[in-house]
Amino acid sequence: MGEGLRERKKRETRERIADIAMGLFMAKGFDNVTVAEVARAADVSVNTVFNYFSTKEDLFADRQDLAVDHPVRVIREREQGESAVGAFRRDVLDAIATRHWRYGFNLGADVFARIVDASPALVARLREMHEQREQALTRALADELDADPDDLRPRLVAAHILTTTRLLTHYSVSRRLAGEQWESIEPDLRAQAEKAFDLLEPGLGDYGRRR
Amino acid sequence: MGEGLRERKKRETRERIADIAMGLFMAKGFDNVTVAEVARAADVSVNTVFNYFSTKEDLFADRQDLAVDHPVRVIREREQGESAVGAFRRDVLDAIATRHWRYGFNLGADVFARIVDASPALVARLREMHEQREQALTRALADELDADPDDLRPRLVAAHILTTTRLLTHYSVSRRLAGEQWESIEPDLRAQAEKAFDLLEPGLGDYGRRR
DNA sequence: CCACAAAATTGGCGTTACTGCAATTTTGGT
DNA sequence: ACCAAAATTGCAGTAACGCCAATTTTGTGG
Repeated sequence: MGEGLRERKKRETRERIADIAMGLFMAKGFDNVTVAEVARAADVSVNTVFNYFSTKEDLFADRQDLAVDHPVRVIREREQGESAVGAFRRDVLDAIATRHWRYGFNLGADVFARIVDASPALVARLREMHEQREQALTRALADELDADPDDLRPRLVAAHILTTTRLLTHYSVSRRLAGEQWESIEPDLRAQAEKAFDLLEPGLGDYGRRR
Repeated sequence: MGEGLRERKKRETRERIADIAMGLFMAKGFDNVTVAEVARAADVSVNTVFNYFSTKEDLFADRQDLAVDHPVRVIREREQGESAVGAFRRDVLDAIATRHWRYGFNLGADVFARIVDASPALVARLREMHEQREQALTRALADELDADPDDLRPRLVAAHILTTTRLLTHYSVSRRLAGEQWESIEPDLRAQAEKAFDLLEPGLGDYGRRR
């Protein structure tokens, strides 16, 4: 019974609306598309759109939201003897090597970036997602090391690490937006990543080391 | 002729509107006050309110915005032989000692915090201000050390420092919201501040040291 | 295959932030 | 007292949402 017919159709409708919306956003920019327009294009009522997505921004985010949990996984699945900073250094370098999208190192990331940059509402959404990641990672760190709730270190470590990944993403995306090819960005990006984590290592290097 | 009569009346009107708005926000919460309500209370038209403040959030921010430039001043006015991290450590500890509002260590900061926390729009505004501070501080650091624009370090240093101050503010405010007295918070806050900057010191300790 | 209850979709109406513009009032200086 | 500029206002409109009742669609038990 894995997925009833009803659930499947709901999922399909949801995806259809999101896809059509994304198409319009890419063509005209987020702020130049009204929800009514999306509804018309998807052949549903405005109310139905809001049934599936509680805000217009959710129409854009949808998939992106998956990435919120990723930092938590990186911590949970870190290797023996690996510190928190070390785990992220490895994960980021791996993402660069494989051009994985989880930090925006994939092809086509600049397309999304352009849309987001042009819309204050989406920029705000991005910041919100960053904070959610921070809180999730903070909890994960505090759990693993059962720190008492008064300890600021988990928060600080989480925030510093995510700041680092955020700025590395920004670095790569902005060179992308300037028209550069990935091949010319990659070596610099790799070097910047190493340097960025080197800044944290001496202070936070032992935090969360798994024995 | 320092300030014409016209300018003065404009400033007075602006302040009157902001004051009345703040009063309503404190009494009913940001989201439960409409701009029309503010306009009525201030005995002006809605359009006039929007003449002075381009968004409803600006009605609340107004003064708060002053604090955006503060980190830049801390860097510019740092002492001989003092690093960027060192300057902020000193500034934060000083703010704690004098209960200055610049990091939210003043009396009554919890009143504002309560209003902000209850309103998603204001929380978003706060995040935006944080990013403005980050960009301003990044520029100040890059200027002073004439780093080439491809260097991520000014960005990283600025972000890490402001992350630290942001979390220290959050620490103090949340204990405040839990009903604690400043006297019982202060010693812990001081200790947390030292520990927080100690995390950064080994990695960033020499950055921006003034000779 | 058919009726029926649950779920999905819709229409309609209301609220609120915010914009643009044209009309009107206020104001500082001559 | 008059005039041009500036401030204020009214009016009409747009778009994102919320609420609710009416209606259509759909899976399922008889």
